[in-house]
Amino acid sequence: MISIPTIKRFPSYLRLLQYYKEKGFSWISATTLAEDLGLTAVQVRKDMAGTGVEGKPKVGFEIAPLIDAIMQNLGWDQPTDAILVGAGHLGGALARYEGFASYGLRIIAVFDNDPVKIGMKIGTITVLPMKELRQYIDEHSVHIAVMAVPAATAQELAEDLVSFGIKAIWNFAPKDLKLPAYVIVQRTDLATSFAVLSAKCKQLLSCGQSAKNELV
Amino acid sequence: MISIPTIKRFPSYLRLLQYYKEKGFSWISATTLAEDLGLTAVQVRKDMAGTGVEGKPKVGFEIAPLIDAIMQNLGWDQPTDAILVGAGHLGGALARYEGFASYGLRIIAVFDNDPVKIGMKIGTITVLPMKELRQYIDEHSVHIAVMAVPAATAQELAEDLVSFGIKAIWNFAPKDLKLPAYVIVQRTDLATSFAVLSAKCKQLLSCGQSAKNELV
DNA sequence: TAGATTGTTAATCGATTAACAATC
DNA sequence: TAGATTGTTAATCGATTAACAATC
Repeated sequence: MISIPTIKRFPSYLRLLQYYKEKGFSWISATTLAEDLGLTAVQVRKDMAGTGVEGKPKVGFEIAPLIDAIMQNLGWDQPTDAILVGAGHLGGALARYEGFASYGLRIIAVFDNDPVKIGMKIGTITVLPMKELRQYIDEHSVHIAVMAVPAATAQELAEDLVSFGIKAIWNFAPKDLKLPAYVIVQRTDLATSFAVLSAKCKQLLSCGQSAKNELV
Repeated sequence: MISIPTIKRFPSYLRLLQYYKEKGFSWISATTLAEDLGLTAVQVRKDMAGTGVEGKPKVGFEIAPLIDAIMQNLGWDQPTDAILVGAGHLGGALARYEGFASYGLRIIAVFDNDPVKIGMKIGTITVLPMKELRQYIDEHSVHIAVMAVPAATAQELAEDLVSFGIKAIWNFAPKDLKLPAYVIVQRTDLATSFAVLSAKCKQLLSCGQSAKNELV
């Protein structure tokens, strides 16, 4: 069982490994990875241990199997379908974001309740009305929903999604959802992220302390 | 000195306190806050202790002073100016995001190097060419930059920003920046966030384990 | 071989949680 | 007063780091 802090570092490893692979390298040491990411070599080795891939003393880790192992551990080796609710500015940006493909995430439909937006095309996807949510989720057996709606409507929407069969929610709304324990919720909360930045800025100002940035 | 985990919970407290305030309440107990956010009451009290606000046994905490104290601890009580670099879909969404106002964050300028975008209006802000970055930062004494650019250009841009006097970077590009320790860097990395969701989904599938969602 | 690097066990560090006295 | 709630000290838990043997 891999710890959450390790999971959070996986994408950074992945990007770096892909970069080195493209550069033509096929082996890399924990020391190098650590140096590039501002981590310690021990931590990198501990994280790598989680993937099941073994390194070779004096050489390091073979890049290709490491990439595969991390992808597999994250479940990114096979595509997962998700729906997106909310076709505002943020929702639109997420719907168009091509990077998701490399995480195995495919947004297969976008929903909104604004009549102006319904029927509009976002990239290749047509915006559907919210009243079709239940049927769509059912017919396409989607398990993951991305929420990019205003805070005020987030809780109610989340409850609806769960009742329609959604098992995991990626929530971009600035609202903490209260849902049954069996539902997986992951937040991407701009306020939380900015709070950390703000706090570090305040510290810097007050006590002249250096930043201590981490992959948080 | 308030810990980072506590800082990360502050925005959630803030939203909840504001909600209760609007509902007409002026006091609230740690028990209630904990219940609403899926935390323990002890943890809430510990976090509240960090703000300096004292509660009253049997009653709880007075909401208004608590809001003020948290805002102040985050430095959100006075407006901070920032520039945004990258006027793509995500950059556009961030530039238009009204929620920033409640964190004291004001995006005062947007930069891009795409000739098509330069001169365009995003909300009330006109997109400026990157070559004006240095002068703008200097003249407006901006210390914070928000980066919403492709991964490939992120490192170089970050180094430029630092050389132009930027002290803190909020990085939305899927790239880990390597910068001097005195620069504050905060990431909002979609890949990291989705990795946690993915890992939890995998766990659920494999061992039928319940979600264990936290305010991460 | 010598030395760089891995992998693991033990020590440290920090945050959460438990226990309980203090208080209105 | 009785009881709910606060605040603090100590215990627990988990992740990071240090130390060191194993290995190519």
